[in-house]
Amino acid sequence: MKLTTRGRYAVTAMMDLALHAKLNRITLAAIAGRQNISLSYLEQLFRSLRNAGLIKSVRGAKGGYMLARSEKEISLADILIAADEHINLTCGGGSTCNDADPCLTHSLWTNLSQEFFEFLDSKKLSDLVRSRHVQTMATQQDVTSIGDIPIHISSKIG
Amino acid sequence: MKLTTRGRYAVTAMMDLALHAKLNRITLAAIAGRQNISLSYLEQLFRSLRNAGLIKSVRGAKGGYMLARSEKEISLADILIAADEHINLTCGGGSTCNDADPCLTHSLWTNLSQEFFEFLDSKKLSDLVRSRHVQTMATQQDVTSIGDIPIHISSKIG
DNA sequence: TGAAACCTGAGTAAAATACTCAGGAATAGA
DNA sequence: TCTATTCCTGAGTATTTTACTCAGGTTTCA
Repeated sequence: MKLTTRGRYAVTAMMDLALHAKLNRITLAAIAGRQNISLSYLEQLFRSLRNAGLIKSVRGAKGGYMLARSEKEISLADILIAADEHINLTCGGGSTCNDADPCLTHSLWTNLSQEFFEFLDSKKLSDLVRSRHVQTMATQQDVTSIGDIPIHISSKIG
Repeated sequence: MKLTTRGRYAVTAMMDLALHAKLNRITLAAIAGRQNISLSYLEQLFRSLRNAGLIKSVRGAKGGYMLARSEKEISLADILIAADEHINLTCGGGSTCNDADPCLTHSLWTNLSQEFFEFLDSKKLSDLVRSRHVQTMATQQDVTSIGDIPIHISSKIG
C-alpha cells in the first residue's frame, strides 16, 4: 500500500510541465535539473506518459514536451495509472480467485478499487499546481536558475 | 500504488475472524484452511496484527485468536497499517526532501495521504462482513467444512 | 506427560523497483 | 549538408521488497 518513486516522479514531472510550459516546449534536461531526477530515468518514464496520451513531444533541436490536454482534464489517476500501469487494490485474481469462484474479499476489493480510483480521479492537475506552496516553489526554481539548471538543487543527491 | 498480498491476507483473515469467532477462539489452522493461506505465513502476519492490538490470543491446547475490540472499532486502515506498517503515499522524505527544504510535491502527498487514510479509516470491519456476498461465502465455508478443513477450497493453489 | 496451539528469529527464492547504458532518429540552424 | 540538440528505444543490472519456509521454543489443557 505505497506509492513508488516512479509514481511520485511522474506527478512531480507533470506538475513541472504544467507550471513551466505555458507557451514553450520543455526539455527533459530542464525537468531533470529542476526536480533532481535522473535524465535517463525520466526518459523511460516519459515514454509511459506519452503512450498514455498525457503529453506531446517534438523531436530535434528546440524540441521538448508539453501537456497533451488541459490541466483540468488530467487527473492524478491518469498520471499514476500511466506511470505504474495499475492502481491495483484488487484481490489479485489469478489461480486463487476468479469471478466464477471468488474469494471472500473479492467484491470488497473491487468496490474499494473503484472508490479509490474515483478519489484520485477527482484530483486534477489544475488543482494541484494551484496550491500556494507549489506556486512558491516554482517561482524560486525559476529565479535561482541559470538557463535551465537551478543552483539551489545541485546540493541534493541524484 | 498497489496492495500487497500481505495486506489482502490480513483483511481476509480479519474478516474470517469476525465471521466465525462469535463466541469461540479460532485457530490459525482453521483460517489457513478456509482461506487457503499458508500457516507459517499467517503466523508471521498475526504477529503484526497482535502487536497492533487488533487481535487477542490464547496459547496452548484449545487456544486460538479473537478480535481484541468490536468490529465497529476496527477499520481497514487499522488492518492495513498493522500488516504493512505503512500506508505510504508521501514524497518519501530522506535525502531529497525534508520539512525545511521540501520538494515540489511534498505538501501534496502529505494531504493526499491524510485523505486516503480517512477514506480507509471510514471502512469498518463491521461494514465489510455485512455485505451479502461475504455472508453467503462464509455460510458455504461452514457447510462444506469437515471439522476445520473446507472441501471446496482444496483444489486451489497454496 | 504429550498433544495442541501459539510464538519467534532467521533464512531465502523470486519478483519488482530504480535505475544505467549504448546507441538510433528527427529537427533546427549554421 | 553538417552538427548540435533533443527525443526515442531496447536491454541490462544492482538493490530492495515480497512472499514465503523452516526449525525450534513456550504455554496450556486433559
